[in-house]
Amino acid sequence: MSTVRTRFAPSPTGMLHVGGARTALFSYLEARRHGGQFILRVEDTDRERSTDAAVQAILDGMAWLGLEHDEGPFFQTQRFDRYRQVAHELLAAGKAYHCWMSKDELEAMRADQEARGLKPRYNGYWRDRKETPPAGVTPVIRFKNPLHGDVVVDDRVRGRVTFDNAELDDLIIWRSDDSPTYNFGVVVDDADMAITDVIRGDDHLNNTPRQMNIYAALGKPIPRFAHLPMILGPDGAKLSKRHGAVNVLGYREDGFLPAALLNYLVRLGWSHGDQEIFTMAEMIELFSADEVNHSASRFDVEKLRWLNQHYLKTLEPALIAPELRWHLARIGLDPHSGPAAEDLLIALRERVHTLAELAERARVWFDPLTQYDDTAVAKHLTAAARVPLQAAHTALAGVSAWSALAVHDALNAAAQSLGLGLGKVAQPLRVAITGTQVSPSIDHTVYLAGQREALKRIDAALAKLPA
RNA sequence: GCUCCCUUCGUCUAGCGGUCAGGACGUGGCCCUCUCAAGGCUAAAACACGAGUUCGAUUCUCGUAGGGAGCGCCA
Repeated sequence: MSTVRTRFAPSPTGMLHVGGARTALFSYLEARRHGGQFILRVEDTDRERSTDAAVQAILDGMAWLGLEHDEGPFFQTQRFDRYRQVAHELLAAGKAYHCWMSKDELEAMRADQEARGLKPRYNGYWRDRKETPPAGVTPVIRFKNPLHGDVVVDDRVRGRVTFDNAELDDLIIWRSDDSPTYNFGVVVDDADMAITDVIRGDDHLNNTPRQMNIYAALGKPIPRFAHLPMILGPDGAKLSKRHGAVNVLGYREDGFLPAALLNYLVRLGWSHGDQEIFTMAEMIELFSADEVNHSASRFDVEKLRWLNQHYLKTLEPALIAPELRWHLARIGLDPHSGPAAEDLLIALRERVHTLAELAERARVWFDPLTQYDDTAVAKHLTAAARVPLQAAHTALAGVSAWSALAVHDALNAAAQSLGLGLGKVAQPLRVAITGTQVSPSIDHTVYLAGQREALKRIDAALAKLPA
């Protein structure tokens, strides 16, 4: 069997959204699983709506996710000569024809058809007509779709879907502005690039019979198709900005890890028994387009958040640290002036779901402590806190090699010698260090402050105590 | 309107004629505990509806209802 070749072919009219990302992921996995190639192609034939910024956004999104392509990116705008050549071959072979019907005429015809409850479509007026073309109209080129018979799509996810050629019309393959249309461009590209598996959103299922007819006219082998169900918003409506981030890079800004987003996406419409957690290696080994579900699924941020925390907790801190620094810098903290990103990760990863939250919670160890929570102070910075705080100060001042473990030992010893539970020492100390009642375990909370700053904050707290 | 597609807990899903309909997220409870979490245990929670096939349907067939997509000189 020839090698598997898949492609991801977004049109650069916006950002890389989660639906596109999943399509890309599935295509990527299918190629990797078979040791084949994954190709990136930018479908920018719509010169009106395509932008360079969108191209860059898609490239950046793919790079962030780590979905590396083996070939490309190819740009359709750079292949116009090829499309033109193929269109003219079709013309010469009598498999396509010029159509001089104006846009206005077309529109009037469609309006009339709709008024009569019919499916709006081209009536084939110029298909076999030999009359003199009207002056002042630049013709388009239409494909001669077969008039009769069925087209059967053997879809890898949908199964066997049959279309009646009588339902199809002669689609335009070449515009009057001298550019190719989508349905024509994809076929030429997929054929030229020897794509074996077309994996795309199911909004393309209805285009498939037309495309198959073009393959046939071209004498090219027809690839296998897999049409993926779409991803909806939490409310079941089409995913939009209203639902939060739709742009993949927006998830980065919200503090998600690529591993989490990828893992979440792979489980949308696909599963492997009861398994929820998949490494990239496992996805590649286990994924198959043949096992994809038929129905649309909703995007559930809560589950994504759970997965993200899972990866925060299990991935090597050193691996995540660079991404955390990116977030720290993003909220105005200098990643190199405060605690190490790795230490912050260890102390906070069980308490947050995203790196954005983590960075925000890390703020207390970067900025000077000026804000104290009133309730926390009232409850814990009482006269009774004097002795424990002083003991903590003494114990911490005596630590020679500053580490979370050393802090832990020092504090426990101090509490024990006072005959107090650790809570009696930890809570006042927690308020002293953070100004609040909530923080990571007391040893990490103190450790992250650094020895000098910790002692300084205890002194400040001691000064606030009632006499 | 026409064509095509879809339908299991709130959500993601397992199931492939006989199951107490399983797991996960979320939610409630309990345990653990220096706060908050994390973790462990536990509870509630689903086969859209109606026929048919069958000894037996969540599972197969057909309808109904409800959702979605397409019908562009957009992709």
